[in-house]
Amino acid sequence: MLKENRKKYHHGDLKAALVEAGLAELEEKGLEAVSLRSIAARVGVSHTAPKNHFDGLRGLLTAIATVGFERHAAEMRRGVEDQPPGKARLHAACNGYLRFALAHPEVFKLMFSSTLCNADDPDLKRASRDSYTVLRSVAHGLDWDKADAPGSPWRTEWMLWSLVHGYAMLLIEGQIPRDDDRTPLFDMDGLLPDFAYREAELETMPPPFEGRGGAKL
Amino acid sequence: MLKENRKKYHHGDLKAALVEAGLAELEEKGLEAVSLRSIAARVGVSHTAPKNHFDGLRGLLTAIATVGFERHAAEMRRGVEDQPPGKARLHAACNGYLRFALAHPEVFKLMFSSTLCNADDPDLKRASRDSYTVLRSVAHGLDWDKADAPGSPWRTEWMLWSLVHGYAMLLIEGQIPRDDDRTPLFDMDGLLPDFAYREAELETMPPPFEGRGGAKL
DNA sequence: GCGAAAAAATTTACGTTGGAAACATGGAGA
DNA sequence: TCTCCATGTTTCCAACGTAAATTTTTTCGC
Repeated sequence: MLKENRKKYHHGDLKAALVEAGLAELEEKGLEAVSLRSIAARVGVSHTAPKNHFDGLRGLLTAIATVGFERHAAEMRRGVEDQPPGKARLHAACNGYLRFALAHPEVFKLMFSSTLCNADDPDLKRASRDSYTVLRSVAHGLDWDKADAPGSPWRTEWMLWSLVHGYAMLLIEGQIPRDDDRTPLFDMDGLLPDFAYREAELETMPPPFEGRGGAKL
Repeated sequence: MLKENRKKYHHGDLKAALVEAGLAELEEKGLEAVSLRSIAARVGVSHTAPKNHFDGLRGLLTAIATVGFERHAAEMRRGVEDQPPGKARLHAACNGYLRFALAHPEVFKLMFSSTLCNADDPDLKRASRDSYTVLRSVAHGLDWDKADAPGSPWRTEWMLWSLVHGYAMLLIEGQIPRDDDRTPLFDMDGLLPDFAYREAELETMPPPFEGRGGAKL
């Protein structure tokens, strides 16, 4: 009787419920319109209840972004395992990246907003790093030109990431049209260059992760 | 005596003053912290004075973003004219894109936020289109692979734009580290692939502009 | 079981925000 | 000069995030 049916004073798992409600509010009303009060109201608690579980609105948004990154990573991994290493995996991962961004644009924008989220949050860092790991793995061994040239060792990863992320952002913000019947380019297949891989590295693992190419996490 | 020295009831050019104050506030306090009231206060007028010149905060932000795009375009053009057509111009334009984004991150984020700005505003559309034109011109004739493959005729432009824009965004949001002494990659020279151009198209102009590859403006 | 302590949620209050409405001011043209 | 109207101001309002004090429930030692 503690569990169900009756309106309880203690919610039971308000923390998770708030994150879930936040994700829903975000998708319905958009990133700029979402408020602590509306999220709390959706769960049916007072607007100060979240204070017990999160460090203000910023903390709640951070938790929402964390879940976002987890689903983002899952969407990328979906299909990657089925493909053989190389271009097929690259496309699968990139299409997953784009698919998530277009399906959940408001969550996606939140995830990459360092002003709205607390970028120092350990959970957020872990989740975002895990998401980046997927991209990293499909970029490993990629033989883009200048790959052996002097410069950052993470150059290839950053090129691929920038390309996919930029395309997602420009599509989301309406800078590149989505609704134009002449150019229905809803996946990366048409955009990605015809990458080749260095065969020797294709089956190996990327070097140990140091946080998106050098940042001390 | 109408001009200077005395505190006038009518400001004279409040519209431009508000935009300028908005740009300053934006850079000082950041995109999320800026408010209509603080901008008005900086100019020394009441918080409802902007109403006579802009359609609410959204309208003011749109005007600010418009100026942002103008300066963004100017920063890209700076140096492009001096360079011969081809890779040199490409790098000059991309470096200008990145330079502006890193120098004015808050303005840059505003410019590409379709929720904060009124994307239908004619001035904003003109300014952003003009900015894109610079990128378009240096992408014209670019011989990325698959350039002749079926697909969108704007594919090359979008690839380049996505690459530069994504890199700028990831740097701004701190996803790619800027302060790492091992990887001081503050311009595009290290990131851009070693593009080749189709010589025949190098000296020609891009085809007539239709709005970022198909969007009906 | 019982009572104290802790956890979880509420109520109330405060300062700030963007917007609407009514009012005041002063410049420009009749 | 007189009037009109663009331009700012004052006042008010609802919604927001946060803080403090309070109430309710659960937990835990005995």
